[in-house]
Amino acid sequence: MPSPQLLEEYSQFFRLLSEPARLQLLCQLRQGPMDVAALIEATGFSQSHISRQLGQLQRAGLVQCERDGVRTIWSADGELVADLCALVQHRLKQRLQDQLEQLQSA
Amino acid sequence: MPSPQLLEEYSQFFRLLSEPARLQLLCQLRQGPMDVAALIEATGFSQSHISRQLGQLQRAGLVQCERDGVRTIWSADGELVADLCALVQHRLKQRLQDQLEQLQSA
DNA sequence: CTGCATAATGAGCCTATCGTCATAAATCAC
DNA sequence: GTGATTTATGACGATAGGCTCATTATGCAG
Repeated sequence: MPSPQLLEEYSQFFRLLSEPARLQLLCQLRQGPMDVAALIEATGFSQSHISRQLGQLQRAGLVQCERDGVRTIWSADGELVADLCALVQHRLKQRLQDQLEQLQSA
Repeated sequence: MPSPQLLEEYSQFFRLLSEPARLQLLCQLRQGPMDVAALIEATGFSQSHISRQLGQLQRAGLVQCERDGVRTIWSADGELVADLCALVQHRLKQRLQDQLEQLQSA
């Protein structure tokens, strides 16, 4: 059993991924570094909203930023999020297949 | 890029793990099947709270229940949650090591 | 059928957080 | 310096969800 502190850290991490907007920003940044204007264009979110979510992801070390003049270039490195999503995707697929078999056998 | 629907499903899944109570219940049930009374004893949560959280986990297919007379025996199978936590743990460790090196080189 | 125990659910309070509006800070062009 | 552009942040309304109290449903003992 993980300690209460560890459980807390795990859940805080998963909470970051529990918001579609943040997940989308992470996936978008995995395509390559981009500034906030590009993220607005890509996602349709407001500038304020994007900035806040990026702030949360940055505090968790999931994204980094680098200033280029007046712009801020954001980037996400590592494969952690992709790996996590792959595991979940596998589970979702498996679950749907199970449900399908249940229907077919009925 | 995952589709909006897929992003939504991912984040809904991660949301389940974003609550320490649910994560603790999942970890506890991985030790072996138990009824609600045992979960109350093990976690200290209220009966109502446990029942609600188990309901959410059940709808996602993360736990199953089996009635034994007046009791309900809950169980969690699969290694998905453990795998996800292992990935996150690795990340947390790596992050702390990086911060440690930063401090030592300063 | 009447109690008794276990688990699930409806109603409601309360906190956290999303998302927006407006503003401030920072940087460049002039 | 002024103004324009880009991003970050304070304030705030709205909403979601945790958690509890009380109640209900279900099964067993007598």
